Amino acid sequence: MIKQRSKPQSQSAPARRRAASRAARAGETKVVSGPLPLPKPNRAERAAERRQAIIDAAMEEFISRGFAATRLDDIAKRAGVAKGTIYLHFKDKESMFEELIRTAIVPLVGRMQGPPPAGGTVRDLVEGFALNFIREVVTTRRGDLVRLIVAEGPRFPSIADFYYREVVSKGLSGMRAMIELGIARGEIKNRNLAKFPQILVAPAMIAVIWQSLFAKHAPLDAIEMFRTHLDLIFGERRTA
Amino acid sequence: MIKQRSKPQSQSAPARRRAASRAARAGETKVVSGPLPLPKPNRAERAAERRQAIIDAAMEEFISRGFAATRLDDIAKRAGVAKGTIYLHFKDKESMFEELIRTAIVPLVGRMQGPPPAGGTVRDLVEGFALNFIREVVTTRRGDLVRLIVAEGPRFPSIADFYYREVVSKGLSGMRAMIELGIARGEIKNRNLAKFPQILVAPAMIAVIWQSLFAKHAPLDAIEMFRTHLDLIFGERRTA
Amino acid sequence: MIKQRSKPQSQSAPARRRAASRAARAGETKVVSGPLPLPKPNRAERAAERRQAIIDAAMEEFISRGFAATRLDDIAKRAGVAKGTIYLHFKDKESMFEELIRTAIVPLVGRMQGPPPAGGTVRDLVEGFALNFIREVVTTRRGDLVRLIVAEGPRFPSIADFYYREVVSKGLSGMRAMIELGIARGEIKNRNLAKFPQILVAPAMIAVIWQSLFAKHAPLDAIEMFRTHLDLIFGERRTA
Amino acid sequence: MIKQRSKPQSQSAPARRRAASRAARAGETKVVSGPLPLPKPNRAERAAERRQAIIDAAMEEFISRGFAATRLDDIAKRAGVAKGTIYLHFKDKESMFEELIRTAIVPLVGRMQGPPPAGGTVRDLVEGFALNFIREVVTTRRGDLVRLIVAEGPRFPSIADFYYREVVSKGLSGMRAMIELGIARGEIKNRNLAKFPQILVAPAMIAVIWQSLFAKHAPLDAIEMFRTHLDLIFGERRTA
DNA sequence: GATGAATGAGAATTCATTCAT
DNA sequence: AATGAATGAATTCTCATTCAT
Repeated sequence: MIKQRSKPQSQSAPARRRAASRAARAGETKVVSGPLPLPKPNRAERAAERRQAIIDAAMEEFISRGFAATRLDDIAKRAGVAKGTIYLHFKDKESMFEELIRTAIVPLVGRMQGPPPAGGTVRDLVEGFALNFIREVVTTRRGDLVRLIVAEGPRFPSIADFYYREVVSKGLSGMRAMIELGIARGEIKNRNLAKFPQILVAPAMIAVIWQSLFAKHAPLDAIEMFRTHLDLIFGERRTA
Repeated sequence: MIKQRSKPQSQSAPARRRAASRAARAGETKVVSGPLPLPKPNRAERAAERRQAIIDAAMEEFISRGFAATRLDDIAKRAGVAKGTIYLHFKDKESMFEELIRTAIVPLVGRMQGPPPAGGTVRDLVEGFALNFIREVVTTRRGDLVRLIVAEGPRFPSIADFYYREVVSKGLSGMRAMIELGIARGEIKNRNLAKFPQILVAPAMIAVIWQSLFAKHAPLDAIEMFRTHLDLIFGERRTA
Repeated sequence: MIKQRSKPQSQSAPARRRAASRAARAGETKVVSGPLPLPKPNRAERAAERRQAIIDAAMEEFISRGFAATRLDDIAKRAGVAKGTIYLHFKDKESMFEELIRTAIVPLVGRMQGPPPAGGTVRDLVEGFALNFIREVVTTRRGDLVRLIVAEGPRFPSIADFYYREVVSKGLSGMRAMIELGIARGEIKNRNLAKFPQILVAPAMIAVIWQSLFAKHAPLDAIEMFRTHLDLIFGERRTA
Repeated sequence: MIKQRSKPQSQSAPARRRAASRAARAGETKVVSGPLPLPKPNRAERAAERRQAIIDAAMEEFISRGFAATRLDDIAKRAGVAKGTIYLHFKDKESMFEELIRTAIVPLVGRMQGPPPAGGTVRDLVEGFALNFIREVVTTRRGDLVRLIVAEGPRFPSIADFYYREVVSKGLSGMRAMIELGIARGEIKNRNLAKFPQILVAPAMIAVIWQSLFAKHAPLDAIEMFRTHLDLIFGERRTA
């Protein structure tokens, strides 16, 4: 059996959330008695919070069950809203999924652009990116997002397209630029590498997949693996 | 009368198949009047064929839709059998999926073991494997199978486990052995590579994923990519 | 689009009910313009009504077809709700059945406890009970319930257990107490009867079964039969 | 969960039966080398055996699961024949059930007619019958048959009719005759009893039901109960 | 805007019945 | 005659979506 159900609770999730929220707002108003009472969240703000809660919950559920096996009921429960509320924010399950993934991908790109190329070597630059990626993606929920895209991509071409356009092609262009810089500076010997920037990121992708599927069988030191990979590209490190 | 069944109205797909099959066999008997009548398939053989048809159809559907979104109805239709027939061969959808994947994985391993290490260099050896893998897996349905495992693995731990045990760990051991041979023979400089045989296969995995998701946006020459990767590991090729 | 739902074509039974209900309530609001508008049923009330409709329909169906042959579809149709609605109230067919029977048994016990032992003879007391039972159970749907329990008991041990605990053992204890009272007062001669209170109720049970199975072949005057039975126990009546 | 499945066995039931039967017959032919070889069962005989096996198996299954919940597959398995074989003997499940019950009812009547009224008292006569009934019916599978009829009767009016005609009305006539004899001989005081012969058998029926449903909660000494009942009718026994 | 009860199309699974061997 | 694989209608249960409150 794959699917599991939780038992009904006497108080519904939205009811619990409402109670908490009511208390919270009431509390705030009472406690903050200074000259600048925190503006109590207006309707639009609360709608935005709610929307965010739905997005977070949905992401969690989609990641752990995949698109088809995720139930809107569970998303609603997790987000602390009623099922109907989801439909105030999204047309249907499918567009919610697409929009979600799309929304989530953007920060992924952001993470990857990181700090501007400081004055170090190209290797340092690439290593910086990679460490960032491993810290921010491979070992977090965002890594599962990547796996989710791999999993559902063929059934959601628009997502695969978007991912290609926004992440893959941009990312590869960036990699290519760095490779070319490395070649120009003489740090990278192999000129063909610029034709296959995928090679540069391959171990990072492998690490993402490994985390989801095999981490429990054998842990993988993604950082050390990546450094070894860089050694192949840039030549052996001076023994650190 | 307690329950009533209605008679079938038109001719169902299986019915059509049966008719065709009957005709075919009748035809054979008539046509083949020589001394060696083709042995007409007996019941067991046809059951086996049928089972195979179900397996093929199911694999096709699971690959293109994923586990949850695949309908047994569609599998049955594609296999040309009635829905109930599936249950003569598999306990339920879930065990069908697991058994299927498991069965399909085995030849995957077979493919990878290929010819014994002939008298060439280690690089030739690895390259031979890789070309084989790219030809047999990356560019075929088997590649989609790998992607399917990545997609469904987290929800089917038994499959992920099996895949780890039968493919990943064996494959990596093989890779490690080859790397160590390369190190011993002086073909590979970087001794750390033996700790991360994943690096060796990473581009091949990337190629598998690329095929499913991005081939239509930008074709990827997996073979040339892999050769470039090998250049990083073994040192630049003499310009072929 | 991954899965598509088609729009409903005609007007379903529940739809018809809703329309009627809407009209009815609209009507009320219009018609009742006096100072005391009938409180229009709120959501909770209507849910309760609906639940009751399901219970009634299910009881009817289970009684006339038995557990296994009853279709939830028919229950839904009879209750005027959609199939899914049943699952808002009951976990599955089996627990619906068990819960139903259990719920229905309780009033059965209630009926049987009837008026407190007024100042008459023990025979009057027993006769009072019996008349009550015959009027309230033997000649009503509740009798069929008893037969249903007899029919399905072996396959629903929990029901048989519950019935034994709540009805049979309590009922027999009550009977035994009355028999002992009768013995003490000298109304009943046979002291062994207290060991077999079943004998006291046996004709009533027979009457229940007779109604379901043979009433159409030969009507049975349950009351007169029971009086005759009491004559055996208490001695002949003065010719009434 | 109500239904249970058994695991498939490597050798099918019919296959096992066939092997056994083959061995048996082969054995017989070899061992018995005397002048009068046992006539090996001919086709008709074996068909009859087979039919009987089906009947026995079906009865067992119907009794323990009821009509609707019984699977022909299970009957076939239990009988050691193929499913299709059942259809060589019975039109369909429903007529099999009806025919079965009908067939099984006849010996029930037979049992009840027992030995001719020997020279004892009417009470002895009745007691003889009752003991016979309790021994032959209440405490055996035949008792479950009676419960099965009670359970399925309403859905199989033809069975209820048949049962009424062949068992109930005959049985009650017999009882009435005995009661009248008892009245004529002065053994029975209550003249009304002849109008309700059901009273005479009521405790026996109760015992049947008790066995199926409540025996595990509280055993019931059917014989002693019946004797107590007879005491009510015929007057107290001399302390045996 | 929110809610969540209600809906009903859809999907998995079962099983009486058929029929080629 | 006997078999048992194959069938597909029927049935239970699920869940995305709607809509009255």
